[in-house]
Amino acid sequence: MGGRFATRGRKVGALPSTPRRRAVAEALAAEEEFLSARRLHRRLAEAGVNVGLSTVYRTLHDLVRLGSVDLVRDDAGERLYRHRPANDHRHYLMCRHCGHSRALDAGPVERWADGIAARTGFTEIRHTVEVTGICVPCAAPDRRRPEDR
Amino acid sequence: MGGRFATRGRKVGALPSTPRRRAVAEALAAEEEFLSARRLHRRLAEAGVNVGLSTVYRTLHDLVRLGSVDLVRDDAGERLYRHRPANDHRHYLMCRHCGHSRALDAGPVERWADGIAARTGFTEIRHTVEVTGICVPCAAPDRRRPEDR
DNA sequence: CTGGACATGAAAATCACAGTCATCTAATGT
DNA sequence: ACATTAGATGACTGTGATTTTCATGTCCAG
Repeated sequence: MGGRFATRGRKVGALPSTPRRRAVAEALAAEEEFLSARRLHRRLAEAGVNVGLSTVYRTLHDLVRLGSVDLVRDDAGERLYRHRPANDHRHYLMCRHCGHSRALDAGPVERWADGIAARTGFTEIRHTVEVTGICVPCAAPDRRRPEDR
Repeated sequence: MGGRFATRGRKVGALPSTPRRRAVAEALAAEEEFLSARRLHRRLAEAGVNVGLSTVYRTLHDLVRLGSVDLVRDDAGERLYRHRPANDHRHYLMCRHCGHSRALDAGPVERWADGIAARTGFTEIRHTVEVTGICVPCAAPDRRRPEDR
C-alpha cells in the first residue's frame, strides 16, 4: 500500500501527503488534549480508519520534526502528542489525572531562556518547560473524569 | 547478600546504609555529569564493584525520591541522574553533545511557576525545565569531547 | 506495460525499567 | 557463640512503548 507520493507536491517541510498520514494528522488535529500514539491509533481504528501502529508512530515523528505537533512526556516517560494550534503556544499546564491541558503564557520563561545563550556561551539553545498539576474538576472527590486509557 | 540494615541508623529521609547503596551513591556523587543508570552500572563494574542492575535502579529511585539526586530525560526519553550539590540548584543547562552541564539561575522560572496555581486553580503544581545547547568546547570543530557511550 | 521509489503494516526486535523470588547478611535476642 | 530474622541483593523474567525489518502494495514516469 502507498505509492510514490514523494513527487506529489512534497515541499520542504511538508508531510508526504498520503491518505493515511493525512488521516493521522487530522485525527490529532481534531483532539483538544495530548494523546499517546497508542490512543490515537485506537481512535483511528474506532473511526473506521485502518492504519498500522507503525504508520502512526512514523507520522507523529515526522509531524513533531516539522514542528506542527508538540511532544511532551507523562510521568512514566510515555510520549504524548498534541496538534499545535496556529497561535504557536509552546507551553501547557496539563492535568496529571485526566490529561486536560491549557496553554500558559510563558513570556517570562521565554525571555529567561533567550538570555541564556548570551550569558553562557552555549549555542543552539533549546528548552522545554513542562508544568503539571491537578485540574479543578479532578481535584473534586466526586465527578472525576474518566481516564479511558 | 545484605542484611538487616534498616535498624542501622536509618533516619526518615535517609538511605539504608548498605555497602552497595553507598557505593552507588558515591559513584554518582563522584560524577560531574548526568549519567544513565546503565552507564553508572558500568562504571561501578569497571571499578570492581559488583552490583546488580536492579540495585542500581532501586538505589537511584530512592535517591531521587529523597531529593539528593536530580532526574532529567535525554532526547530519547532515557532517564539521566546526577547528584545534586548542596546548593540545591534544580535546573541545568546541558550540552547535547558531551553531556556537560552547569547550573542555571532559574529564579524567574520559579517565580513564574509559583504563580501558576493561583492563576489557574490547578493544585499540586509540578514543573520541569530542561535547557540544552552546545557547549563552547563542543561547538569548536576540533577538540570534540569523546561521547563514550 | 514496466520499473523504480516509496509507503505500509504485521511481526519481530529493542530497550529501559519494574517485578519476582530464592538466597544471603548482619544485627539482635538468647 | 548460635539461632533468628528483617531486610537487601541480583539473576532472571515480565512489561510496555517505540523502532526496525521486510515482504508486499501502490502510484507515477517513461
